[in-house]
Amino acid sequence: MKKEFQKVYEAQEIENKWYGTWQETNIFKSDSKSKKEAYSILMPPPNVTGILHFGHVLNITLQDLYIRWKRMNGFEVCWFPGTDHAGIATQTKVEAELQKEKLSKNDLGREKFLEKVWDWKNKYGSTILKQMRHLGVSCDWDRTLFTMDESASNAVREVFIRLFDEGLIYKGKRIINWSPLAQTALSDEEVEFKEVKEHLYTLRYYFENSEDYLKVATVRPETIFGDLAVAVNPDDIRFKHLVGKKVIVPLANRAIPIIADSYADPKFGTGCVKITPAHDINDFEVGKRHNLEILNSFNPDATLNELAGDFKGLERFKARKEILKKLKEKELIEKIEDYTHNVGFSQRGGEAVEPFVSSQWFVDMKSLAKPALELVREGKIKFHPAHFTKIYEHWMENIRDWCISRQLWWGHRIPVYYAENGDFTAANSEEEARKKLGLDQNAKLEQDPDVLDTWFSSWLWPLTTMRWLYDGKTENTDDLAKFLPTDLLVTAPDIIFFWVARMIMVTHKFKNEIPFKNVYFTSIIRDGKGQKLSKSLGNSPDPINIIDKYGADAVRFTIIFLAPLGQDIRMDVNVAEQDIPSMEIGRNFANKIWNAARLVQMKSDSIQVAGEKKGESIFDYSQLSLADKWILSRLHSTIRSVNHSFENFRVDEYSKTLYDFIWRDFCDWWLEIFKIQLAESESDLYSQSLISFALNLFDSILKLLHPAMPFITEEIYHIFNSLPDEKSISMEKAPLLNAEYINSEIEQKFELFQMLIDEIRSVRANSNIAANQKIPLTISCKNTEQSEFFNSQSKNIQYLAKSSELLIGIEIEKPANSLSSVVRELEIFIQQDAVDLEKEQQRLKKEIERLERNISTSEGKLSNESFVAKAPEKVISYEREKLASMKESLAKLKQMFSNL
RNA sequence: GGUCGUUUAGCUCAGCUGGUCCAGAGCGUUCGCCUCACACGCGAAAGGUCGCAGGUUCAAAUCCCGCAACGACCA
Repeated sequence: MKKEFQKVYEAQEIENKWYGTWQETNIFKSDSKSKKEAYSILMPPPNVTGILHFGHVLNITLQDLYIRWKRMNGFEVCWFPGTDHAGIATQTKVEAELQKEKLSKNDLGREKFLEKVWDWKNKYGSTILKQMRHLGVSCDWDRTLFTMDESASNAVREVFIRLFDEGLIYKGKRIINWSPLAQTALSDEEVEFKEVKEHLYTLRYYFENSEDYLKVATVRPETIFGDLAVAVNPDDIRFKHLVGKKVIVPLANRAIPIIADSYADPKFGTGCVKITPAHDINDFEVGKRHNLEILNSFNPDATLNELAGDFKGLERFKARKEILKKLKEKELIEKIEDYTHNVGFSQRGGEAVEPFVSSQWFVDMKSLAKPALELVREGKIKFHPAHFTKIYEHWMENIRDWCISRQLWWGHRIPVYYAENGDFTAANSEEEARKKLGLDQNAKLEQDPDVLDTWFSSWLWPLTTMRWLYDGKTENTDDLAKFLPTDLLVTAPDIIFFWVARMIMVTHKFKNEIPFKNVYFTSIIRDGKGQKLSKSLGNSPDPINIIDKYGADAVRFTIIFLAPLGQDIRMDVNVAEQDIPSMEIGRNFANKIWNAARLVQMKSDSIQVAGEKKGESIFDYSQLSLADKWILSRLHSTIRSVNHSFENFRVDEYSKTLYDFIWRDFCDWWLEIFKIQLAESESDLYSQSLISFALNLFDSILKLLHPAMPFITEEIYHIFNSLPDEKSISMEKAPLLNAEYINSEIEQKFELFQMLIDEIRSVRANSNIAANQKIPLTISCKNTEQSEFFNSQSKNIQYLAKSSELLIGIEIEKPANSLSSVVRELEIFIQQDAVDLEKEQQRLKKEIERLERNISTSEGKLSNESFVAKAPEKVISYEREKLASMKESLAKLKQMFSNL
């Protein structure tokens, strides 16, 4: 059955059909044994609890763009998809489900609870991957990896053991970032600092047995029960003499020493700062320097503990209120000031993080960071935009150890076993642990209850996706040999430390290889007010609704059209209507292409030559019209530009180049002339060849555009070529650049032709000549060459300028009753029954003034001796020609003006 | 506080190694068109002292210095 073009392109139906077909035919699978050169991309694994947001849309589109482009350029491409297990998020989600049945995870116990989590994962875990299919992603789904899969888990465990054995993983009692909500430790990277308006309270710390007191400023009065000292600056003469004396902690009634430490800033607050080693990172450091103990006055859920006396059990912020009430009662508050400072919040839970002293596992990062830093510095791995290199360097140079233990159940359990005597080691099994610890077969062991940070499995992504250590020991696989290093990583800049840096470290450490050659940091998508689109702000429509409304092609195209490298994207969004109006850019463009294809198809259907095969042009280059040569020149310039844009990660440039070429050059000009050439054709053979030429052009257009708009290009490609479903444009070769077709002389000639048409149209519109009214037209040229050229274009001029009679010659007198104009020394006369004199005067005058202005600037330049002496010859001669041409045009215009 | 980025038409942004740029596009606005591919369209037009101030240069939106505003990251 022959496929047909509808008047308006309906994306949804076509997109659903094609994605289904692509999956059935499994055309995106990749072969690690292929002889073709490899091109690979690791998909940043979305959170298994995640749903698609616009960050993903951009990210996934960019990757698919490169994957499809490289596939069409003859590479064996492999795009590795997957998801991560998102320890905190997933556990929280399942706990919330349990809560509905009034159950807690402790009611179930560890094993039963984990079964529930797996159930949840199996049911909902692939939601986001399914959503991505709406976008048309061409990854190899057969390779989908989940960070908790057995193969990945084996690698995670083995890496832990190796790092442990090497001493790069250690256990330490430290002050860490604690999430009271999830009740687990967090890494430094999981804490986001935000400015918060609070108060600075100056409290009275009385000296022992005295009426005198020290004024101590704090923003967290609820931590006083953990106070162990008051610090003053050793150089602060106000307090020097007090060092060593003791003061009483308000409400706690404990005596603590005054110590001298440069951490106390004399200019801040009162110059005296209370030291609470268990509840503040800086205080912890001060405490270490002064051999203070650690006095923890909080419970893990951030309520106060028994040290707080009457305040025991109160939540920290509630406790602050109550404590302040009591302090006020007892007149222990000196003053309260407004105070703005930065507070750390849990990236996941959003609650304020509590500094907490506990035993945790850490990775010693310094030795891992050093070579990883070099790889980027030396340019072995390139960041786009390049300025991320500095951010990376800064972090790497100031790297801190990575807290990898989490007090959760969902995740990779830490493979450390403790013997009854307190010895411990990391091992693959209890048996192995006993061996390593020198214990006998029956010795009792206990495994560490904690799990690893999710990123501890994500950092192995370049390796686990390629099945490294899938069984815990296999070092080399076909995938690693073929696809590592990968070519491109596309990721949001906010995970540069979490993920990008760590992948570089671990891949170098264990494979002595880079994980990827290029890293593309994507834009952040913001709403009209400049706020980041986010679920919590409620300012983001569901991308699926937007895709349904505009089509995936339109969304893909629009988003890369609007996404400059290294800058954020701003879009007006309407959440209530679930709309992003700027998506019309892509939708309208798709419709334009659709209709252009429809035109070509209609023309093709109307001319059937027996025995002629469509798609085969019988044209010689020499037989082509000016317009045909011009569009070929433009096409190949476009191919060159597209290649260049891809190489330089300028996807916005790629989309703009194609948009302009297709819409402006191809549709506005060439297709219009194509219609004229067909209408004026005297032989079916010529018409047939011309249609073949058009189909060939279209073929290139479709292939160039396919990476951005896979669905519509596939559909049109199939209609034009009457292909069976199992064929795909994505398996075809991208158009090759043939620079011989790029001809600046042809382009300049055509531009002059365009200027003439534009000028006539402008005069017509200005003089209120009805759009459909055909007018007698005279074009007066300055020489035979020009006149011959325009005569060769006379049919095109007649059609495009809507002219009835057309006279082209040299130095022709102005016909009576005509409008006149000059463009590039060409005189144009449009005959009219009634000429509005005043309007005509105004129009000519405006043009004369414009030219006079430009002539005087040009003359100014040329009369400047230094300009003539120092500027390059090319610039000077261009300026001279321009001036001469403008002067001639001006003379003609003046003549016209006086002839009115 | 430090580092980096941004500032061009009402809005969103191009403008790459300084000159072919009297500064461009899309949206919006105004005018005219349902012209037999497309009104998700066609044709035309209005709209900008390129953030401010200095400098380099024959020549600056473009290079350099300073300032301001906004934003990001780090502390």
